[in-house]
Amino acid sequence: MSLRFSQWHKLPINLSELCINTVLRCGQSFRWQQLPDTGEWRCVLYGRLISLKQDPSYLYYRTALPNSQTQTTALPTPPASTVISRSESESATPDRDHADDTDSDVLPIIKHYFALSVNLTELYSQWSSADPNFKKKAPKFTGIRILRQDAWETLICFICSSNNNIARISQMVEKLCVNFGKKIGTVDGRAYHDFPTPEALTGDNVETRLRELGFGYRAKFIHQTAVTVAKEREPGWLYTLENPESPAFGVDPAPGEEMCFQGREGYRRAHEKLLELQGVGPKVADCVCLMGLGWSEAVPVDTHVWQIAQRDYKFGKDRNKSLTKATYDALGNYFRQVWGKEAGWAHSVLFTADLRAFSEKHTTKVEVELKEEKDRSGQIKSKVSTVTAKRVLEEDDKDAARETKTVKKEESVVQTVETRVTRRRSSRFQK
DNA sequence: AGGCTACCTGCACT
DNA sequence: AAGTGCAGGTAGC
Repeated sequence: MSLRFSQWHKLPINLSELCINTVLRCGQSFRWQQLPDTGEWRCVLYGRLISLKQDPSYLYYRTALPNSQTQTTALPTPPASTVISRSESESATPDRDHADDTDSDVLPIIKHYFALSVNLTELYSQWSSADPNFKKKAPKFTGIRILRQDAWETLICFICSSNNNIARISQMVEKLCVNFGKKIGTVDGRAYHDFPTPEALTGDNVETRLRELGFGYRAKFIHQTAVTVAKEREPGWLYTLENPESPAFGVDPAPGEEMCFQGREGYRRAHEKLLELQGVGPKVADCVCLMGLGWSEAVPVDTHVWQIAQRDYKFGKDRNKSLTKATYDALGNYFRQVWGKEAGWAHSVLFTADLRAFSEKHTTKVEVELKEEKDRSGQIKSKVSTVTAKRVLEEDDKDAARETKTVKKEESVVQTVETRVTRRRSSRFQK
């Protein structure tokens, strides 16, 4: 089905409250694609193709609708299994007899997905007053919030993430959608698919197909987890693990429990239950708790966070020099004591600040030196420029020697005197 | 309990 | 230009 976009709508929001250019590529979701020229982001959420862009004052959004007036779209269906947690009479799906309705009902999806009811600026100031390191690092990384994603999608995406890099995770998730997800429609000849249901990944040949698609040993985990969720658990089981205060899209929030430094009871139960799934260890379970189940206190500890803990929080200096299960738990408890109920949100800010693609210390300052060679008549015979790249070190290391390296010679044209390029860009960020 | 190793693949870097 | 190490871990000893 051919789709066309509605006109842009806008929502007033400050970049300190939300920065989509950071949030959509810091490794929370692996599905958003940025268009090369316009900087526009696109993704299918709950069966709806959504397009976003942002300036300092507004978040702009639009959705794709059927091209033909006579065609009617299917209702946006929340994950089938969430329906069980509410009665049919209180379905949150709005009436969609008119095109205007199909257009406007995207706003609730966006507000839910970005958890816009949470005041991020307030949280940043709380974390800053409680933690000097956060106060130091955070100002360069504002507007980073935790996305409220679908639990099933989050689970599978983070099973893919193990021992893997963001670029390849994104490739794999795209393959999942294209090969096993429902096709939503095409825009400008490009097809868009939704994320596959658990049932779609339970087939006997799924593991083989996934291996052929390059999933490696994760193929087995994905298939096995799909079988477990779809056939060996009650319908909607995954969604019973959600934080009632932050439920799936379309479900009304309910009061929750009190927080303690080990995390709320519901969080600990969810974490424990997720560990029963194949390919889910403590880190993946925490990612699902945080981003897919609404447990804001979950702190996923990966290699980055472990390094941050050692470097900035004096962890691992004494006994626990390796990341054992005991150390893992101790770290989560420690960060929850420092940052409080939204520890996972705070962790995400520091994690992003440490990601190669965002980190200052891995960017390179390019300096261009131009030499002209002229012949006897004064005509320019050739231009030779030397481009030197200086790795910009962190502010702490300003006095340290700068690493200088010649990267390119004999440029015919000099375009900029100072350009910032990212070292070792992953393919995802190119173009 | 802590400490190994194997596991798939692609790509940046040497 | 071929070779190596690593990327937001997990399972199984």
